[in-house]
Amino acid sequence: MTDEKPPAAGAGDCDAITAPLCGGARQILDAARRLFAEHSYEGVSVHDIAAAAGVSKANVFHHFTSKEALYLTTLREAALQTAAEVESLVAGPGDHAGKLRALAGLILDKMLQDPQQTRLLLRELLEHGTERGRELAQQVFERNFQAEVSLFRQAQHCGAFRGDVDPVIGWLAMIAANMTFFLCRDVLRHNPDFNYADKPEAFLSAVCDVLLHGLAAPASAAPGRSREPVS
Amino acid sequence: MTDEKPPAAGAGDCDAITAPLCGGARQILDAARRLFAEHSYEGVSVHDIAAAAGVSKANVFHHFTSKEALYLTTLREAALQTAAEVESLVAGPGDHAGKLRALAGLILDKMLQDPQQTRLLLRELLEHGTERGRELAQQVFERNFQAEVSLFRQAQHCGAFRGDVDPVIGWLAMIAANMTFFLCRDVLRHNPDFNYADKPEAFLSAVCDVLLHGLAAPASAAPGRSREPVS
DNA sequence: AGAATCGCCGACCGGCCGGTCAGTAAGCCG
DNA sequence: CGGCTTACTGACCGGCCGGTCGGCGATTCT
Repeated sequence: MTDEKPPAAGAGDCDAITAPLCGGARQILDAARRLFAEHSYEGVSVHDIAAAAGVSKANVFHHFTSKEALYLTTLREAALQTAAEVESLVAGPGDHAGKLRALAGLILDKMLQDPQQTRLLLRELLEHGTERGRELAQQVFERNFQAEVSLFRQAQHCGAFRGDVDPVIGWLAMIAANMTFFLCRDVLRHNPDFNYADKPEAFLSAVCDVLLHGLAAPASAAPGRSREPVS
Repeated sequence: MTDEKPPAAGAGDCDAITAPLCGGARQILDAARRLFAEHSYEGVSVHDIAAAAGVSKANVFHHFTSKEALYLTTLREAALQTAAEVESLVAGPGDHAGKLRALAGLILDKMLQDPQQTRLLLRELLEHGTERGRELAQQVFERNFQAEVSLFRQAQHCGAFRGDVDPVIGWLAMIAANMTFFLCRDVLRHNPDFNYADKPEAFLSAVCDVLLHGLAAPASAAPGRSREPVS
């Protein structure tokens, strides 16, 4: 079912992303994206969006058929991404341990580069109260999954990764650490033991080390007092 | 600032959890908890809660000073948990690898055992749009953190875990996998490659194996075609 | 020059929101 | 028995919600 306005002759219809948007519609979308990302669909009113965009509420409805149509447009824009960079990385040269580090870095960079986009899509995935936007976010998630997990499969196939571990588990552990860093960063910032809130690279380096080599001490390590971790 | 009703002589005041709640208040709280967990604070009206509890809206306000007070009461109840089980596990006997598996299992069991409680608290941590309830959830998070990370520190101290890895990283990788399983389970259920949606034990077993031993193939493994993973 | 179109908006709509008021019935106490 | 307290509710409140209507000025087209 479509909520989009049937396009009038010459009039911009902004629900579907087709023609370049006129200035007003762009402002509205940018404001909507910012507010929906921060406060969720229910936490934002059209009045809020209009005020943030510097236009009237009626103008919002001039460009978009409904609040929900506006929201779905912000999600469609957020979902306009490809897995091309991941695919290039996977297909490129390099050892698999290095590729894993690069992949984890790429994913977290993208998340931190556009937190609004990340938040919009993650919220749709994690909040299962409604179906709204869920399909869009799920398409992105699945597209990324295929590209990302192929690295784990390739590494296993080449013998670089263990053959007795499901590549999907490796993928999930990697993506879980990234998501948790992104989502919990502000909470963890208050934790004096968590020194990585402003050091995503250090965080990923440490996580990838654990994912590759595990926590268990090598069997050859002498029992007894361990060395203190490097800080 | 407190929104709670000053307690009238003999009258139940349900905002603060003190005296046992009368039947009506209990029904309201149970309905509130279910609806807030599923739809968030903004996505639920007092009308919805009253209807689900089988009482009038005015009765909700008879027992609770405001919608927000009701919400905070559901969060306080959700936050009434201790880290005693984790502390017992950490202090008990057993090798650390086994303890890690047991800890991860305990955490995921508790999440799956009361998904509403989990969702209420996680939402407060992950959605940073408001401060409401954030402090309550953060207290729970930090209390659990201290208990959980102590296992990683203990394992490292005993030489069972590597000395060159920050125990907080190990902890985060473990908790991240648990959170992601809990939050993304329904999304991942649609993924034919993810065989664990209904097998949390198998999932955790595989994740703990990776956390302990890593993904990298042992150096002694013959290069070339890897064995297929056991399905 | 006049008509048509476009981008925009103030005023307004009905409905829902959180919350209050004034009241009822039942139970308890002196 | 009368007064008080408690648990509860229908009706109602002002404000905000999503959304519409009728109109304006500028621009474009014939």
